[in-house]
Amino acid sequence: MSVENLSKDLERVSTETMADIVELRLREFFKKKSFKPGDALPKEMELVVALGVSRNVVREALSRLRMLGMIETRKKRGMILARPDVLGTFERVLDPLIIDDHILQDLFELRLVLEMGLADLIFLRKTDKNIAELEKIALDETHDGEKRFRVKNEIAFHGKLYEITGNNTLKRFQVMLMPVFGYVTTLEKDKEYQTGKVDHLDLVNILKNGTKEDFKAGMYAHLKPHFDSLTKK
Amino acid sequence: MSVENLSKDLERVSTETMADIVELRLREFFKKKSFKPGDALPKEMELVVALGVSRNVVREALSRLRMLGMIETRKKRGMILARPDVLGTFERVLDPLIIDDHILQDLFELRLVLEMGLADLIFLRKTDKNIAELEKIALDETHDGEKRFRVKNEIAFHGKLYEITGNNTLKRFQVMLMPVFGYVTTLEKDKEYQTGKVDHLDLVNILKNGTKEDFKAGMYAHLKPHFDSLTKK
DNA sequence: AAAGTTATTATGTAGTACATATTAATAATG
DNA sequence: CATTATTAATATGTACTACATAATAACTTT
Repeated sequence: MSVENLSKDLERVSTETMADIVELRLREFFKKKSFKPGDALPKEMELVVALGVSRNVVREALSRLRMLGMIETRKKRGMILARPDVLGTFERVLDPLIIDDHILQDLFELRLVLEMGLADLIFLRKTDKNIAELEKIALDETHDGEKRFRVKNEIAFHGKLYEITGNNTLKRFQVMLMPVFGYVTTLEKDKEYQTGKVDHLDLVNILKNGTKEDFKAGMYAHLKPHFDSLTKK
Repeated sequence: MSVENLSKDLERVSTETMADIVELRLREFFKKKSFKPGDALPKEMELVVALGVSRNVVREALSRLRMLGMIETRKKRGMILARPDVLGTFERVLDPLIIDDHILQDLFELRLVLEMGLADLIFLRKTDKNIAELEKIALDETHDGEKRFRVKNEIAFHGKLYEITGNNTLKRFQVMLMPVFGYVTTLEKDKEYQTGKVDHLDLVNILKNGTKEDFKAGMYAHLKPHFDSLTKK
């Protein structure tokens, strides 16, 4: 019998620790009881008794949930369910150095997808004020050849585009993906840096006078060097 | 002196626990020492001594990092740095019931942005086989009026679109955002459900014969009811 | 030299003890 | 009587000890 077949019949021995289990149980418990943010949760010792584990284990699980922002604890007052910061947890693990290369590539593509998809929101929420600020950024750009300046320009300009969408979560997402983007582009530093046919000022002018479709085409042209680096897989 | 001014001058007393601090310190330590996945980390007791805190505190911090997949621990062998599952941590907190309404709205828009931005990747990586599978899904759709069938169709079809991009992270992202999407759409259930002018089969045909621009226009038309629900803010 | 046994080691779990902050209850004071 | 001080009670935060357990290393035995 081959190993593959064996592992289908023999379930893997659980390596879960008590803390893992308790963490899961607490999650299920909160959901089952349909606790809402602000609701008071049971005391530590009540959980200890109910779950039949040591306070140590319960505290490890609670510590995890606290890290995620799912619960808040105050001395004496006990614990309450809180609203987790969905992106905050993401930031914690988004270190290019410890993420798998395939995932990094995926995230790189994700960024491109986002930028291409922004157009509709941008056109919905752009204002003369917004565009003026964007134009200022484009005009202020240093045309020094040094890479770090180019990167700085890119961040400022594209960051502003995200801002115009009025979607703060999207904006934070972009900030988080920046290091990934920077990392991946440095990986291909041997290649000659090619800017797209359309630069930032061109995009501003399209925003002013052009149509949404013009903008989408312009953005693609601007990002074309990056799209060209993608493979069919 | 107003409270606002006061809080600018008087720094808020830190409510951080030792576990919070140790967690941060460990993060910095790993980065500073530029540990790579697979590298062995110091023993618990060594950390206890170095940090000058109880083993309890160290274990709470380690438990958090273990939850994120940043470290793995084996008895006797000690701990090693691991590759965290970037999306896994996201999933943990993405419960529509405990997320703030504004964030939900942001995520809803994020989903629209993603769908609109997929076109370039789809056209890069679509194959006859892919399109045939997509067409099958579109053809199999039950045209029952019931909402749950419509939702099922939507998930299957759009999920397949993500799949065609060949970007697994993107695909997982979509799966994670599904509940959010479902939740937000049910919020507007009082409205008459309007399907876009372009349906799934239309999109398939565009994929077969049309241009990328046709597809983008088609996708927008398909999602138009959702876009119409957006406000200028 | 190979196989079996024992010792060692690092993590996992349990339990006790006490510090500390915050609320609740009580007493003191005008 | 109302308000302030004081005290008590309580739940979390931290420290420490003890032992279980699994994986490895060291050591015997044949």
